[in-house]
Amino acid sequence: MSAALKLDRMFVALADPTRRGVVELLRKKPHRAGELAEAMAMSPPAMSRHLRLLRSSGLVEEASIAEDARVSVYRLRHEPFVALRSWLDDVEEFWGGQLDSFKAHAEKRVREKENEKARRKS
Amino acid sequence: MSAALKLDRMFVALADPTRRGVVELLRKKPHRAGELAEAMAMSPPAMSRHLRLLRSSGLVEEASIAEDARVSVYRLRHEPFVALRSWLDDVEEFWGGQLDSFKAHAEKRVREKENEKARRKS
DNA sequence: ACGATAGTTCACTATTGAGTTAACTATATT
DNA sequence: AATATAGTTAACTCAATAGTGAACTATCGT
Repeated sequence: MSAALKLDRMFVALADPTRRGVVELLRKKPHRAGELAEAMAMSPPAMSRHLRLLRSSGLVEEASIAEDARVSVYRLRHEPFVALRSWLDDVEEFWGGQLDSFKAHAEKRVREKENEKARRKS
Repeated sequence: MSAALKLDRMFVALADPTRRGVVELLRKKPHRAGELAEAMAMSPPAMSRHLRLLRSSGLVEEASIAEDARVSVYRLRHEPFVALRSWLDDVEEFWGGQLDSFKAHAEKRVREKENEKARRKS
């Protein structure tokens, strides 16, 4: 079960509040290492270690920027989140009664998002 | 944001392989503390501490068994998993293009489960 | 009442993990 | 060429966590 191993590293990565914060920042847009260090009120070395862990857990990836070879941006990878969702699906089968409760949930979310979008347009 | 706090404790709880194993056992059916200790090849005190953490993180709850007041069973609570799913939904909005990718995913899962059920019946 | 059983709390050890500053590498700028 | 900038690695400290065995509490069976 290499999936279990990956999930393990993922949960470890997400267990730290700093790294969770980084994920929430990257959720909005890619950021540079220095920006993340500053945003998290933390020395560059400390952030560097967090980023290494996030990279090795597969949650984020580094992408170089053409202009300046010294800097690169970090951004989220989506594959691990898909894996996490699958695991969640499995766990939630525990509540067998509501087999498709997650389907209902998804539909509700989609409706919410569509309403939001409509609201923004007006 | 007390939600963030709860999520934090949840991720910490799930970051440990032993506790993840416990969750996967409880996913099938409620278990007693002793059973869990044995299943995870671990001394009762160690398991007791894990269970305390799982309880305080809200992932599991203890339910007493009428017959014998010494024993109780642990079982999953579903509310924290709902919270985790919500967080996942938020993060995955990052891939804005596939706004309802999770809806598609959910529908696929439901189809899979229905196929499984049908297969078992035959 | 006595011993066995289920589980937790206590005291302790060892490892892991996060943070710091200082030193280093590599690229940019002037 | 000299200096500044972006980021990582190195060496270290401190706190938190997981594990152990021993002692304790509460309940059950005889």
